[in-house]
Amino acid sequence: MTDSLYPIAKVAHLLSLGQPDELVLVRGWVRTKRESKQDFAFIELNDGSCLANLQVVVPGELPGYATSIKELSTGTSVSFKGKLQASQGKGQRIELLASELHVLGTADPATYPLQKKGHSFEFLREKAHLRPRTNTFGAMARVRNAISFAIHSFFQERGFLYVHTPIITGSDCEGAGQIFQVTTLDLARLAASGRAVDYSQDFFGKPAGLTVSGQLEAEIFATSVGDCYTFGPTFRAENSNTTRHLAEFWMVEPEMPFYELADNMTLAESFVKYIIRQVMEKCGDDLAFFNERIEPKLLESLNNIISHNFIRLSYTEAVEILQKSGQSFQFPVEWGVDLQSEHERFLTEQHFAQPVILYDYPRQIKSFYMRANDDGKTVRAMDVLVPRIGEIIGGSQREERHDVLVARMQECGLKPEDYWWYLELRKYGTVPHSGFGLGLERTVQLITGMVNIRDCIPFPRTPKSAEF
RNA sequence: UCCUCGAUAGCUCAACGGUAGAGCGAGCGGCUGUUAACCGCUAGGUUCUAGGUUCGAAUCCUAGUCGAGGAGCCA
Repeated sequence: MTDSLYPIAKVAHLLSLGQPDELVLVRGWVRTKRESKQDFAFIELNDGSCLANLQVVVPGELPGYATSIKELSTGTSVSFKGKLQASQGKGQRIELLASELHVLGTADPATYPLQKKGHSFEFLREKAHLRPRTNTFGAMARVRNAISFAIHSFFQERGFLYVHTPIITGSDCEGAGQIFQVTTLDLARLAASGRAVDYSQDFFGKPAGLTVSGQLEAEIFATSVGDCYTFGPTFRAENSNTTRHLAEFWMVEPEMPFYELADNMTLAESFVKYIIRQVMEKCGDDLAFFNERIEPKLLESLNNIISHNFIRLSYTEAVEILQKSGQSFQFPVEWGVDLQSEHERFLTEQHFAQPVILYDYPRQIKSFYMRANDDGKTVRAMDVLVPRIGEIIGGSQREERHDVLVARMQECGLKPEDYWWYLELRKYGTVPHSGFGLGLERTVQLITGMVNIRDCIPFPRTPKSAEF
């Protein structure tokens, strides 16, 4: 059906730049059809290149009109040749007057699951193979793409190296949550035999699992080739059933030598703002859609984020604010306990109504690798909290002093010999360094206003759910 | 994992322990440069599963499965 007279065009291109009398070939899927029995029909054609549809006018005199128009129900794939013309109707600048149509694949309206009208997100999660054909999930896919691109360009513009850290990692070395085990052992036979598992017989000769973080490996490169970042899938086998946790998610983890905590916070703030600005620039229509249909204050809150400095607040100051707030919290606040969701929400949504960076947390509630402060009580950790989502970034300055790190590991019940290579980074040419992790899906949540993180990734993996 | 709520037509939901309905979607017809089009008619049900109570269960009880919201874990 290709034809040099009719150049192939994307709907996004035609809607923004198409001119009357241009001949084009467009291909996509029918969203809706409005029929005028004798005369002609309007087809709303979507090809995913943008949120909007191209209105195609199919005249009644087209050969085979009666049969082919009947097939053009919602979900049908079709290609049209025709001529652009200024639209007589309201709602679109330009439309296509079809001169030829080919139905590529029909979609039986009696069984096609997607209707013209909206569906609940719960229903659409069961149709993950078709939901990208809806406005919301098409928009989500484009925004997610723009965020991913912005992540790379932010770091590439600053000379960071993109480092690929392993997906499969050896043993229980990371301590950041439950790991998914990776094995080639025949579990059914093992269970039947009643024998103990002998990991020396396993593929790697020892227990292995899916990564929960690329941080430790990123530190290897930060302390050799300089500023770097990882960006890839991450796995947590926690039995988490919330709107902001996934068993498989994507995480960005920059790691920078010579950065102290304040530098880390500055980078994190620039990073979040950069991503939002990029998406606003590239996906304006999609964000307008989310603002209209999903979260009415979305654009207002995104503008608020990019136009103010993030509040920087020590954990100790935060505790004081919460204690003096007069709020009745379900969980009382006292120095030394981790802050609850309700506390974080109070700070970001009510007290400041802005993103907040909390830092210098009590050492007993944070990880072994975070650098100890001189007060003996706190470590140089920082969390970036945003309204509605909560923690979007968690990071720290890393402990670079060999003896302090060893002592801290022992205090946390970890065996230093398991981390021999991590410790050698401190033994040979150690430097102060810092880094953080940003959850991609939570960023999608923040920027789209989508309530549930399961709707911010194409194929969500959660407990009891991995159909697609 | 804990707490709470839910599961009925393709979808979203009603139905006091007593004949399972509506709106939307779909099919058919009408009307119309329409645009979440509109108007009329028609079809469509193992009420999540397994037990139990009862003359009688969508409805009450028990267990389970799945889903949602909140909490924890965190990105």
